[in-house]
Amino acid sequence: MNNDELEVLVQFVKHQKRVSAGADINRAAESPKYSTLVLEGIACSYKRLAGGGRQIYSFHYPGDFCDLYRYVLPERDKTIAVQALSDCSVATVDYSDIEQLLAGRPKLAQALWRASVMEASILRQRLSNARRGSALQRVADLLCEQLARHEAIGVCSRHVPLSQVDIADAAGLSIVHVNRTIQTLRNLNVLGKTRQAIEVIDRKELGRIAQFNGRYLNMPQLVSNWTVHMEEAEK
Amino acid sequence: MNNDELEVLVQFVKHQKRVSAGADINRAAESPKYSTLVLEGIACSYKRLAGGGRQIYSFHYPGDFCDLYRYVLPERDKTIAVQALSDCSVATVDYSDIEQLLAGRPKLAQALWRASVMEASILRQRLSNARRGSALQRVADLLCEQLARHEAIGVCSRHVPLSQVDIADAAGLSIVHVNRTIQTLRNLNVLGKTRQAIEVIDRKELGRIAQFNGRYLNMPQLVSNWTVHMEEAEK
DNA sequence: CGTGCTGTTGAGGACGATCAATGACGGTGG
DNA sequence: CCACCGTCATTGATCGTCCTCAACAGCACG
Repeated sequence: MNNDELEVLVQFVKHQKRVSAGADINRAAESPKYSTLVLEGIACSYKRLAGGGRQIYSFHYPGDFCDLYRYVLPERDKTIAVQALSDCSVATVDYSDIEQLLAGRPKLAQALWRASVMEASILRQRLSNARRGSALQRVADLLCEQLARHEAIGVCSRHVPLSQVDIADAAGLSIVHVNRTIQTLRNLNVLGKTRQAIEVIDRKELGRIAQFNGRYLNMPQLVSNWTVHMEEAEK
Repeated sequence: MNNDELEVLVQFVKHQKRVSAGADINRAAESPKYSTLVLEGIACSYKRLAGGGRQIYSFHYPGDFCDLYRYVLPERDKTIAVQALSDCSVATVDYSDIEQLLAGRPKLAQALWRASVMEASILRQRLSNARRGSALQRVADLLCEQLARHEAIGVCSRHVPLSQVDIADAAGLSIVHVNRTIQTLRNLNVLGKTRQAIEVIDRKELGRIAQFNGRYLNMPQLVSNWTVHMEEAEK
């Protein structure tokens, strides 16, 4: 996707708004006529489970559409909602505008398609871990993914701004066990020892533990990267 | 996707061939210049694990492209391969042809996009089951998915033509435990007692056990259904 | 100063992995 | 036709990982 395509998209962004951490960006039952784009912060797609638990499916970073599947699938899965994990700033694009845009721009259409395929890639990876991997691997992999996606949008922080609860809900582990796993990682000098917030110290080792192969994530060129353009356009 | 779009696609199908059960349709390292379409039989996307194990990600039924992600992603994940689970008949479509086709046909492009989103949907569902949920739920859900997909292509058999090994590799369970789980299902009179092959007797109960909500699978109108047209076109 | 959320720690128990061995079946070659 | 082999299905026993319940500490919030 080149900048020309981008600029076009930017013109159709509407209704920018802020959402504070923990609040829902999309409720499960809603069927809005627009898609939502994350501009700032981190959001997640999740589903409420029978017991009240939360299953996190995917994370949405700045530059990601977080509910494009609703646009594509005629009968949406109405049980999936989107929640802000940190304070977020989001914008919306009307379906009708998307439709018009895609009509004459095969490259833009393919870019969005690609984003969906990437999401599937990440899901495959997570599924792979859900199975064979130990809790250590799963948590490590999750952290690697977060770092990779941070870098993809130009932020090279060693901080992972997720709570242990978030990690547990995404990895499919109990909070207690996530906590113990993180302590193990701390004892291995892979994570920092600060209680609040997770800080990655030895990233190489983290990748080794996770058997993380970032190749399935080749996002820098793909999904994100237009955030900057977005932000500029709004000023 | 309407029939007009279909007919166009059919014209570009090349190199039909047969693959016998257990053989690879795509090897992991290959980077072919075409995409493969399943015409008959059941295939799966899988990855070889360190210990020699096999992790099955998704199943491909007649009418599915099984490696379209290779076309969309510039840097493919070269560790995923496709294998025939039963005797299959497959055809290929060259990338160059796909490109030409999509250029002027936004609806066709969207149909393929939709297929990717659906695959992500299925992966989400499987992920959901991966760690939450007992082995009983996981196996039951897997069987429900197979039945649903069979129906999606017009086959209403109560037969699931997968071996227990296949189920184990897809559900992320050991073969031994899958076997015991299936026996439990048999004792609940949900599955037939024949040793060879799996026969679903009480489908309602199976769905209840799996807490299966087929709504995430709305494929009848989407992915498949063009198989019949394909077959006719080849004669 | 309570209330709530996140993080931490302990103990017990269940589920499923692993190892090992056997039976049933189909195919292949002698 | 039968012996041999490989794959799939089955069963038993042991063991480890991770869940559950329960309680408490730190911190931010009103």
